[in-house]
Amino acid sequence: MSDDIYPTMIHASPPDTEAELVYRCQQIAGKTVGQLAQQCSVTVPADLRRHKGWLGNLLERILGADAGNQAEPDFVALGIELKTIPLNTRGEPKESTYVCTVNPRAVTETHWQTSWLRRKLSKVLWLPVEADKTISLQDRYIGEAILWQPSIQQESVLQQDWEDLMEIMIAEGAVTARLGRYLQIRPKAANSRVITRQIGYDGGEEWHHPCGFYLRTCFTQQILSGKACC
DNA sequence: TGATGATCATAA
DNA sequence: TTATGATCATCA
Repeated sequence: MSDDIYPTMIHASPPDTEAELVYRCQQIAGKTVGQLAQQCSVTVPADLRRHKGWLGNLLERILGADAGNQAEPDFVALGIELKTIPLNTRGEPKESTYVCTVNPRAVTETHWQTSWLRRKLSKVLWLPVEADKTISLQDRYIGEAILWQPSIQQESVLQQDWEDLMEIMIAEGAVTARLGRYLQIRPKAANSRVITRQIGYDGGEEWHHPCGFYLRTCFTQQILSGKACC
């Protein structure tokens, strides 16, 4: 129960406007993780192996996002989702980015326009962070934040991917991470043994591994660079 | 090396 | 238990 790793108190001033949010990001851009941690009186963990969500949670608090795990955007009032994005040595996204959990119950009834995924991605504040293993965590620099909304083109591709994936989910009950142009579905659970069972209305049973939507690196890369690449 | 599949921590 | 936050580890 040590609280020297995780900040104990909620941030004082949640942003009221996008401008204020962006301003806050500018304040932390160029700083190191160590500096930010000190600012919050927390200790930087030696590595992220056992603290994968630490940095994300820390930044949420610093920027005034509502902490916790509500199924709402980070900045509820603004409808903005905050995401850190790990950068490799070349300044490119290092890994695919988790978006949200796949809700198997909504597969058959939800449309793209009302999908949770689309809501999550309707407005995202991307916060690039150095994530090279050779850099110690506390020395990693925070990049310049990007307040992003999908372009018409981007959204249409996402919609296409989403619909394809949903179709396969329905048809086969499972998908592979290989599917999808920008979007992919991958396992998302404590471990591979975690399965949830649902009993349908007709009494039939369904098992499945919890999965989540991820954005491929080539997609996040084009967001960061501001142009299409692939 | 990069991408896929697996895994870790916390809060409600 | 399931949502959130992501990164790790392995295989091709």
